[in-house]
Amino acid sequence: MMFSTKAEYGVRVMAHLAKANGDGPISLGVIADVEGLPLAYLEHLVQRLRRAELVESHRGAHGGYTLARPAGEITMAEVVRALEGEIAPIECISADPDGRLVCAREGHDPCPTKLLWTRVQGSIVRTLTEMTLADLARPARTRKNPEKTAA
Amino acid sequence: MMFSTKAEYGVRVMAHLAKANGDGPISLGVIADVEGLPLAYLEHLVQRLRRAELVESHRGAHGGYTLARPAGEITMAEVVRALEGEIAPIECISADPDGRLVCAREGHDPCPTKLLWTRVQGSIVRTLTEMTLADLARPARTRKNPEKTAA
DNA sequence: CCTTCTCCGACCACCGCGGTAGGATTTGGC
DNA sequence: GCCAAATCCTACCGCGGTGGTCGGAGAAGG
Repeated sequence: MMFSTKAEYGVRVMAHLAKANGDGPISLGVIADVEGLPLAYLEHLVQRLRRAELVESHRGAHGGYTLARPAGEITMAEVVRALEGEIAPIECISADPDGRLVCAREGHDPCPTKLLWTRVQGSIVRTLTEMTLADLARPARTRKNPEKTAA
Repeated sequence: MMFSTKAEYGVRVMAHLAKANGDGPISLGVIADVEGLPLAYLEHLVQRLRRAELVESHRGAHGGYTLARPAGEITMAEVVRALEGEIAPIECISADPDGRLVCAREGHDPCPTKLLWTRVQGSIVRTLTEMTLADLARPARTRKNPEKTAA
């Protein structure tokens, strides 16, 4: 397992919010109920999403959470990063501010395994960035509609 | 971090063996020494590689390990799988014997997040399968000796 | 027969994960 | 103004995996 339930649950919460976008704030209670997830635990996860400014909270009665931006403008890479931290396949591969990938074990000679892990990292980030919340929120609409599918 | 040091160290060991292919068996002791990794820990990892029939062991004095197959025929997906177990981004996504991806939480309605995780899994497995050990073993040896390696 | 090396199982400290608990605070509705 | 509903915050906890270590039992070479 590469991602913990933080990512799993958090993505579900985001998908839930995306589906109900425009219906006003949704409380974590109903999400926990519908999705069958522990409320107290979700509270922790959603804090990460809030600090990353992916959701907005509305306190008090009839409060809850809404997406901070349109679903189509929130990439899954942002969501996963907010929940799990920096996306890196292994410890020694990290990205500097410019996005260049560096290998902590490198130095004497070029790390032969760096190529592998940077490619893996790249492919994960790419697929995560190519998808937005809107892609998850499309209802189970029968795709017998032969219209364009974004490509 | 998505992969543990099992994958990191194990891949290094495999890369080391691939580079020295044909020089006879290499003991874990020298690998641990050269790579700066704990020998006793490597012993555990290499057992996984042996059980997966990726390396062959030669016991006794002057023994050690060799690749079980040519480096070009060992995909990194096999190596990582042997070390870390089945490659799945999250718990609820697993592959049945036919390679179809299934979501454990599915049932009532189609899991909206399944699409995400299956794509992530696919991209990881794809990049891991496209690379072989030979790709790690043949990096430019242009270290201090730029004129060597004529061919 | 002694050294070298693989093999195997037991053991261990630490830490993140998944989850719980309890309360403080803010807000809407009456 | 009060209560209920909700977020918010901090602390705690059991468990299992990670990342080792140790000690020894085999196997092969010189």
